[in-house]
Amino acid sequence: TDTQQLLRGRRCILLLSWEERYTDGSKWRFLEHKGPVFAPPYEPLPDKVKFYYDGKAMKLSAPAEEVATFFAKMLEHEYTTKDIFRKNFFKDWRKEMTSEEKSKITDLNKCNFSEMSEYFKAQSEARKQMSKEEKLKIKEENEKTLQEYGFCIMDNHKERIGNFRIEPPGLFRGRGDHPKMGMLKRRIRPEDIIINCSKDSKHPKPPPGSKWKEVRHDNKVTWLVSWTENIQGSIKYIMLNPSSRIKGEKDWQKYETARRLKKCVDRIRSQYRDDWKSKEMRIRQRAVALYFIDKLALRAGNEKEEGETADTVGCCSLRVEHIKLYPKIDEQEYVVEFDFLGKDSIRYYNKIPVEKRVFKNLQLFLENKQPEDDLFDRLNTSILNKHLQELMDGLTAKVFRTYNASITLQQQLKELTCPDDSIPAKILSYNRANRAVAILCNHQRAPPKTFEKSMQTLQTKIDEKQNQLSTARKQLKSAKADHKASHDDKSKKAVEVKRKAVQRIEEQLMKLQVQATDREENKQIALGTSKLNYLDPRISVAWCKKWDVSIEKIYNKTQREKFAWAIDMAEEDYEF
DNA sequence: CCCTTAACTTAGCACGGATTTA
DNA sequence: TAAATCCGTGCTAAGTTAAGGG
Repeated sequence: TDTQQLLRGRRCILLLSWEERYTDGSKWRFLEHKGPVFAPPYEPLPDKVKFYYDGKAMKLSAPAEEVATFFAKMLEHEYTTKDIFRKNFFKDWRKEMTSEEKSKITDLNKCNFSEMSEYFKAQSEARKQMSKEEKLKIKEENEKTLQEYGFCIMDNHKERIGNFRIEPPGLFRGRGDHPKMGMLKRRIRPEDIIINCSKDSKHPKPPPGSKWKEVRHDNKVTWLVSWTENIQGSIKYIMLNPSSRIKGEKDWQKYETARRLKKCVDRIRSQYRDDWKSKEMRIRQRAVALYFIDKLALRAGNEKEEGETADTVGCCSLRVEHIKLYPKIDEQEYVVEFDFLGKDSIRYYNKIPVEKRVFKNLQLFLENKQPEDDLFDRLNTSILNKHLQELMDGLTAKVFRTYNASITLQQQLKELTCPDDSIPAKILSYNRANRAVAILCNHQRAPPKTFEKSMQTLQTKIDEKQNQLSTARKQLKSAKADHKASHDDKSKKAVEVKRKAVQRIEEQLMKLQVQATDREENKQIALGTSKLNYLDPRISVAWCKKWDVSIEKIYNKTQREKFAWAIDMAEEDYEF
């Protein structure tokens, strides 16, 4: 299979582990690639598609028109009705207008983009209606681009590149309540691009008539291409695909660090419990924060610049307004209620009892503070990580998330897997173990738009199957009666046929029921993130081997490529 | 030490092709 | 065969962390 093929190439390299590979911090010796694929140039609208200002048709200059089309394409979305979005958009749009346009177009509310919007809708409809041949042609062209730009040579291997296309221009849409939503994300030109490759490689050529910003040869980093984005001023990179050696080794290393934490986590826990009693406030805060990070799998929580991003927090940046303390509630003592927006503005809500000492400390931290004050005013991620580094080499806040996620999966798999279960039932157990981790890490998703409906159709199927089953059972019964009466070969065969049918239908029914349970439990939970980023894949591989579940049931093709190192490495007795 | 920035990981969602169902 | 649904994939935003400079 493809996975095995990949492995044969990989095995020898993996055996030379990351530790012994390069001691000088260099990431590669040779790197050759073709550079990025740029966004297609803007194609002006046909003349018949009109933009109206204040009810009157108006022909826009190409730059202004392009930005207008970005807005028109988003018209269906709720956020084009938001004040901040509209304000930011309009401000940036005006920058692209000619002075004449600028003097005319002064109010976004008087702009009518609906013809543009209709035009794009029709276009996407037409794309769907394309003939097989046309679609095939496009597919082939994409494949050609992939073959040409989608791979590079790193050291002695041809590797897949992750994102070889430059992000096209458009309107920035941050997550949550982002102050910059609607701003214009400008087009990236070759002059914005820094190329990284080895000196002795064939350098990528800039498009005719253009130049790269810079070509450098830095083998201390893994990226091939970078540019600076204009919304936050941050750098974007083109890097290798997760299946690449360089990413795989890093991933492996991450899980090895988490396993080292496993060995000393008891010591660290007893230390932070001691620190709850420290006479120094900063140490108490550090210890309580670490307890949250460990127990609740919270993120570190860097400070963020106000007005630059959505207002979200992690552990160290929690504010007074994000927690409530209940000395006693619902039969439980010392309950803390968390309610805040975390990464991607996903809400974290949890109400949990904590140890008395933690509770008392929290009360102390809250004294004389306003809701918008920091809960841990003597702590930040840098202080915390420096402390962690002293406790264990390579230990940082996020290692706790990896460790707790992986150890939870392993534990849950042990607890939930029943040896006698059928394969679908075992997979349900696996998904439930995965789900426990996703809940711990607060990996949520919006319930699919068609969730209720799809549950209903599944239920209908189950009902039908149940009817089928009772019919089949009746038929089996009467076949048995026939056989009893006649004792001939023909009726004996009929009994067997009916028995088989009942068995088959029972299996189908069970599968459907398992599917329904799985889907229902998964309504608002996203399993993918933990599977891809937090769970040591060797745990899953070992589980599959142990219970004779084929790996394809757990990992799809992409995931198998990413985790090739683990599939190759882990035996059924692997322990995280 | 504090602040900034570079580099890299982690994150949810939209989209569209594949698969299933009517 | 078309419509409905599922599922993988690409996209790119949003985190974490280490390092460097004043």
